Amino acid sequence: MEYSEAKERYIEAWGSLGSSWGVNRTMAQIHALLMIATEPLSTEEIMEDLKISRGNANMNIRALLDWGLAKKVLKPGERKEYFATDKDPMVLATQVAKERKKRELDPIIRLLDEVSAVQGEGKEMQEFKKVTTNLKGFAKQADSVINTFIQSNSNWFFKILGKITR
Amino acid sequence: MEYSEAKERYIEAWGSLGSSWGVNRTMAQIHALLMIATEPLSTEEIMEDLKISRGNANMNIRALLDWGLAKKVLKPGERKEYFATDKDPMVLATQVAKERKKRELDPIIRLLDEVSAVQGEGKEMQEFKKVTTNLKGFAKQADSVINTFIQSNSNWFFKILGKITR
DNA sequence: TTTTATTTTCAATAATATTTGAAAGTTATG
DNA sequence: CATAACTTTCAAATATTATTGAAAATAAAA
Repeated sequence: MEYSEAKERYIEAWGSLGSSWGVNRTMAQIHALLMIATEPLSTEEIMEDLKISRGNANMNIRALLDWGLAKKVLKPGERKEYFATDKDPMVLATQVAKERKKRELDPIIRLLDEVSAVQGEGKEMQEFKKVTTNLKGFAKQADSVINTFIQSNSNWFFKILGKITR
Repeated sequence: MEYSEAKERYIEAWGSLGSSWGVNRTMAQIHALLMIATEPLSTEEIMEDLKISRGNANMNIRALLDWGLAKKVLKPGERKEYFATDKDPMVLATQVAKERKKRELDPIIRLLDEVSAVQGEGKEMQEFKKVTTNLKGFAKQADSVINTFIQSNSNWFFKILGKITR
């Protein structure tokens, strides 16, 4: 396979993977590009490589910064901003876990807390209470697992998992 | 909080959670409804409760069956089909893990296998090879963890995690 | 076989999400 | 301060995805 083809396929795949991970397509593609870049990239370079507009590039770079998946790099004597990402997959995983927990798990736990406290009689309501309480318990278990994963050195965490799953 | 309000909020939240988990909104809402139902529901009941069209209901019920998140229940002497879901959150998690692995992780591992095999010299290509190879290794680790989770009794798996994260 | 209940399909429509590009905003430099 | 380099914003245009509803398909019952 040609390098150019491999690169294209990799970027495209990363993009569609992103969409099923709560990250928009272009955002994931920019991330993919930063992963394989040998040095920090400017907005221009990203625009050119992915053939996207300036506005689009800017928006999605901001989103990556916001997710903690890219960082600004200033080259001495240059005014332009450059961007880079951490290349360690474990750092990526930790960061995504952290953000998604904040955006998804935390809110759903809060909601389940509220709705499972609903008062009243009736078969339907009893069932509702039971199910939402179960879900809440499960969500909290997941939360504590994720917290450990985020806080601790994730490699350590994975090593233990590795032993279990061997 | 009123039961009706709690129910609405729960269904709405489950729906938007679904969209960030690779499951479409309506599909997740139908699942939410089945979770709290005291007995299997018919297409009509689902349509009415969620105020959606027959076509929409049908399509998304099929998708739930396809994901293994709902099953058909036939009532003796009745022609109509009813649907139910497993109410154990752990079963839900296992099933989602299984399907998402199949739809996302497996394909990306195959792709990384291909593209990381690209041949040639040059700094850029070396970096590309290095990064994609790392990602592949990470993806395979994740794969084996998920496999254990799917195959084993997930409660057992979670209990061990619980001990680690205590 | 014909009727009737039920499910499925799918083209048209509606709703959402993304992208563009040019104008406005910002900030370093002479 | 004025200019130039660069970044951000956002309304309009496009693209993508979800939904409707009526017609077609299926299959049990008469």
